[in-house]
Amino acid sequence: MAKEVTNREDNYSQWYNNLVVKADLAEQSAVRGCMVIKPYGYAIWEKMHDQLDRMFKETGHVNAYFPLFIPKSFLSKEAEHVEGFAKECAVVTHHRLMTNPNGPGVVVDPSARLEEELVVRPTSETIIWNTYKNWITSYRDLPILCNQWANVVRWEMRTRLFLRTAEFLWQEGHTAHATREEAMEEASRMINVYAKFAREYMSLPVVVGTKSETERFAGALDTLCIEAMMQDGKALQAGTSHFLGQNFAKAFDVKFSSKEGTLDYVWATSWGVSTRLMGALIMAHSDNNGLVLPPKLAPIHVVMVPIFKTAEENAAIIEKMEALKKELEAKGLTVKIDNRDTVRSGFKFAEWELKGVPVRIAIGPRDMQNGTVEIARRDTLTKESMNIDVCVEHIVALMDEIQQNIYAKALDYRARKTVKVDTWEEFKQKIEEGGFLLCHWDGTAETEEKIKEETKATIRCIPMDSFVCEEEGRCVYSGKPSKRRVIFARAY
RNA sequence: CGAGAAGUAGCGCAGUUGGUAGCGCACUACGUUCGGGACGUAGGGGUCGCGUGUUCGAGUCACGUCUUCUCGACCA
Repeated sequence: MAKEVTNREDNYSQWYNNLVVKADLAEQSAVRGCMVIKPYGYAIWEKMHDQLDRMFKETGHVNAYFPLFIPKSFLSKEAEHVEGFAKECAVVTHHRLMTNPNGPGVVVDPSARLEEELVVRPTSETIIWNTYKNWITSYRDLPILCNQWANVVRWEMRTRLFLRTAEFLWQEGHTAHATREEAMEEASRMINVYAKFAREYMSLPVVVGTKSETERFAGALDTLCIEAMMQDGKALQAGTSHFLGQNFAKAFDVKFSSKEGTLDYVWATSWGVSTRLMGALIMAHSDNNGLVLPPKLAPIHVVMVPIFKTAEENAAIIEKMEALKKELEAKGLTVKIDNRDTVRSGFKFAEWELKGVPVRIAIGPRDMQNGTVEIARRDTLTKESMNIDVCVEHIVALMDEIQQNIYAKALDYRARKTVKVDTWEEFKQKIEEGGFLLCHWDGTAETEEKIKEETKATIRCIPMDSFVCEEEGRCVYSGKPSKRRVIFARAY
C-alpha cells in the first residue's frame, strides 16, 4: 500500500484531505457531508475526550445526557438562537415507513406525520433549559454544572473532514447560576480550561479572546473563544464559551427564589469543543511525511520495527523488544511492536511516520551485536543510535521534549505570521500572505462587514491574553479612533 | 440556491476524426530480495453514473436526468 501524502506547500487543502484519509483517521461516508471516524482517528479523539473530561470534573462539573430530538417549538423560544440555527437544521417529520404501493422499496407513510416536527439538535441549549426549568426553584438548587458528550447535526452546505461535517461529536457544558458574576466567571474559567488543554495537550498555541458582536453565538451576550493558526496562516476557532446572560432563562421561564426572597431569572453559560479539534491538531503540526502527534495525545507513543533476514534473527529481536516494551510500559508509555512479516521495514518506517507516532525504535542484527537500538524522533525526523540499557530513560525524557518542541514550533510559526498593520493598503496586501493581522478597529459592525466583503478577513477575536494591545490608534479601515487592536484573519 | 468543472477497475487518471476497454498504484501467486515506501514473471478485476435518441457501430455525438467536486451565500 503506497500511501504518499501530497505536498503541503502545493495545495494545503488537498494535503489535508489526503493526510486525513491516508493516515487512517477518517473518511467521507456514503451519507452526504458525514464522516466515518476510523479506529486510529477515534483513538486520538478518545485521548482528547478523556483528558477534557478529567479537566471538567476537576472544575466541578458532572456529565448528563439530553435527547437528540428537540421539538420545533422549543428551538423557536429564543429568537436570536433560532435565527442563528434555522438554516441548517435537519427535521424529523414522520415516524413510519411503509412498503411502496407503486413499486419496489419503502416510502414514508403519509399517515405517520408527526403533530409537531422534531429538530435533530444542532446544539442543546433549548432542550436543556426546558429541562432545567424543572430542576430549579431555589438558590439552593444552584449552580448546576452539567456537561454532555454528544453528537449534533448542522446541515452545512460545504463540508470538510473534521473541520466541518454535517454530524459531529462534541461536548457541550450548560451551567446555571444565581448571579451574573458567577456565570461570567464560569464562562471565563472554561475558556481557560480549553486554552490549557490546547496548549499543554495538543501543543497548540491559542489566543484567548472575545468575539465581536457579529461573530457571537446566537443567543449569547458574550462569546469567549480560543483561536489557533494553521500552517497556511488561516485561523481556526478551536473552542468557545458563552455567557448567555438571562436570555434562555427568560425564554424558558427559569426563575429561582433567592436568599433575599426575591424571584430572579437564572444566569447561564454554555461551552463546547468538537471533533474539529482533530482538524486543528492535524493542520497545526503535520508535515509532508504525515501526522505529527504530541505524545500526550498519541495513541501509540513508541513503535518498534525489527529489521531481519531470517526467522531466527527475527525471533531474537522480538524477544529483546518484548523486554524493552515491558520496561517502557512500566513508565506509562504505550508501545507497539510491528511484527508484520508481510511488509518490509522501510515500508513500516514510512507508515508509522504517516501516523505520527512520536518515537520509533529499530533493532537489527547490527544492534543485536552492539547492544544498541536506533531511536528516531517524528517531530525532527532525526535518528540516533544508543545503548539499549540506557534508552528507557532517554525515551521517557523524549516524550516531554517532543511535546514541547512541537509547541515551540507552532508558536514560532504564529509569531512569524502575526503582524501589526496600520494602513488599509498594507492590510489588503498582508492578508494575502495569511496570518494574524493586529489592527485598530472602530468597533462598528459596518466596518467589520466592509472588511469582510473586501478581503474575506474577519475579526477572529479581541484578544485577552496573548497579543493584548491596548493602545490608542485609528481604525485601519475608517480611520476613526480606537483603544485597542483586534485580530483580523481569514478563517476556516 | 447562483456560477464553473467532473463522473471510465478499489484509488488516481488516459482514451485522438465514432471502429477489440487502457495506464499507474493497489490486489493474487511464485521467485529473488530485506538497516528508509524492493524487483521480476504471471494473473484477477469494468453494464464507461443512469435513461432516451442518432448510427451498421457510442466511453466518444445530441437531449434529458442523477451524483460529486470547486467558487459564492451559511458555519464549530
